[in-house]
Amino acid sequence: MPELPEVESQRLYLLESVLSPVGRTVQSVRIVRASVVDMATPDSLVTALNGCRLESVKRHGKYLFFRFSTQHATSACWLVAHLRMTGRLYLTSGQEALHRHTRFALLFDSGTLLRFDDPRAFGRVWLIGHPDEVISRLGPDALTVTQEQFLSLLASARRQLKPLLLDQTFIAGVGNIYADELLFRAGLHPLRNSADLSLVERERLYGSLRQVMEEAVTCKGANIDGVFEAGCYPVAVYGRVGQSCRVCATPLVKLKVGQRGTHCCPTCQPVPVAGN
DNA sequence: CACTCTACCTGTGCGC
DNA sequence: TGCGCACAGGTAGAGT
Repeated sequence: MPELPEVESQRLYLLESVLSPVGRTVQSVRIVRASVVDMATPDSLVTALNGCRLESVKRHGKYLFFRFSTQHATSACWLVAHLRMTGRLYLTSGQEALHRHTRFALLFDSGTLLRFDDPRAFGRVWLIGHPDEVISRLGPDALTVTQEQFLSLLASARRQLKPLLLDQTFIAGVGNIYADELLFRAGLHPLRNSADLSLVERERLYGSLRQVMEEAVTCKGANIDGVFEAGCYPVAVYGRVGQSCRVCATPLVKLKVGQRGTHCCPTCQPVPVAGN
């Protein structure tokens, strides 16, 4: 499931591929499944993008923002994409057929086809006037948040750490895999309450967040069996229930926190006790 | 405000 | 072999 590192990896792929559509003009728009276009009138997306030039691709948290210039060149419109759990972007030659799970595609004048594939069809695309319309509802990006920002946000929260990290209005980009990974790195139990952390623990949480995000981006994402095979980030706890902790060899456990599968080491991440 | 639950989807992997 | 079913997870929205 794409989280910040995987989404960033997709963004760099779009920019750096020899088939990169940046600077190219949209020749045609294919909406294969109307429900992936999160707009009242999906066809209006076709009308809006046809003939527009792709200027850049930005990211905030797990959201991708494609800046398109209009024919008039006086204004721009932005295509937002969220990959949710199983969405993925591919660049191919326009000659190639669509994939079974292609939900949406843009054909550029260079012959490049940008495909939005998504087996589960949870992913969405839609048009906005400016990225701030989306970003204003999100917390700071997990890759670039400063310690000052993070500690300030943490000071006004009073919640279990796992759901807090997954809350995109708190911090943008952390999903279920990296939440478990960074809590393990920080040596903090997912059920600990943010309000009960010492200053040292708060700083350790921030350091772990930044470390895990940067390492995972460098690795182009995680390497989870059959889930996201593209990257090489070696997970320490996610999906390793029953296997031994790489630090202390204790068997890792899996629990449910806020309806979400949560993996941790019972030794490295002590269970919170009353008054702690 | 913190939390819980549900809906949205479909591929996977299990038990029988 | 094949069926049924629980499960996985990001987000929005409703309910406690």
